[in-house]
Amino acid sequence: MTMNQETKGGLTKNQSLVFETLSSARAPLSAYTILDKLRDRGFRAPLQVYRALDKLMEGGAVHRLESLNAFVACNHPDCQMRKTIAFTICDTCGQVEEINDEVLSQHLETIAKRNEFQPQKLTVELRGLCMDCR
Amino acid sequence: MTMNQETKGGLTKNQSLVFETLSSARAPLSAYTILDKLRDRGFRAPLQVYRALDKLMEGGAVHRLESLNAFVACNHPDCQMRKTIAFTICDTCGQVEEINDEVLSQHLETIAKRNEFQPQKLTVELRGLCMDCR
DNA sequence: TTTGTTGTGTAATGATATAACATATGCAAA
DNA sequence: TTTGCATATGTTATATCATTACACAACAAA
Repeated sequence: MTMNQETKGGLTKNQSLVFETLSSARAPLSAYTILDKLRDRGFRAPLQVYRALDKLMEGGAVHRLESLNAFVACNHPDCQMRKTIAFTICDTCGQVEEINDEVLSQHLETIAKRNEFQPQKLTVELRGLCMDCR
Repeated sequence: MTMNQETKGGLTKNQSLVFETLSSARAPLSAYTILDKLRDRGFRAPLQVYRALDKLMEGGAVHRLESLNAFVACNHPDCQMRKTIAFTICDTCGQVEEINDEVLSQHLETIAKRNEFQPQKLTVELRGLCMDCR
């Protein structure tokens, strides 16, 4: 077993750093905010962040929030839970909750069929106020 | 009845130009694409476009597609139809369809309640292939 | 050891959006 | 009428988000 560029989590050094940064944040972070937080650790360019984010999103460890142009760590412990289809996003405190709702999922599928549309990616984001902030 | 800065549609000159540009496009346009198309008509800066878009979106005449960072004209004739809550977006041809689905709407409301979340804005976008392109 | 794949480093550029400030226009209150 | 307000506009500069292009390094498979 060689020590290669991957850590035990299956992540490379840069990927781990980006993931840890997102995991310890209490709100979504932009790629440039992540970059700034990782300058001490040797990050110098946006691309280092975007590349790590791409891989993390591929594996489902990180989600992109389209309406914020920002990123969050998946909040499911082992990230085997890939069913997140929706997010609630508090505009005051930034808190993000992942929604896994089979009925919603089915209904979106139904809507697609009805429109003869073949969906490849879903974006469902509810922006507003969380329990604590309203 | 004085001739003021508003046209009969209740839109100002810039707003009308931006709306007409979007209406005659067969796919969503970015703000900068709109700007380029309107240079002949005197537009010189992004802000002219963004300001018009803001007003048009306020009135429901234009929708923003978060997953594209682009804009479409509302496809409901008189724009009294404000119930659009979802979009299908073809990644090949750019065609956008607006979805008005009461069941979906209700269900999103239910999900919000269940999470004690007070939604202020919804983003539901299905990216994929339209009937003609698949 | 050669070759292919993946990850990384760096600089430059492209694409999207807003801040700040100045001027103009229509309208209403005094 | 004139003053004042709200809204629209014009312009420059800047902030923010994301990718292209190219070079090199680490590892794995042949």
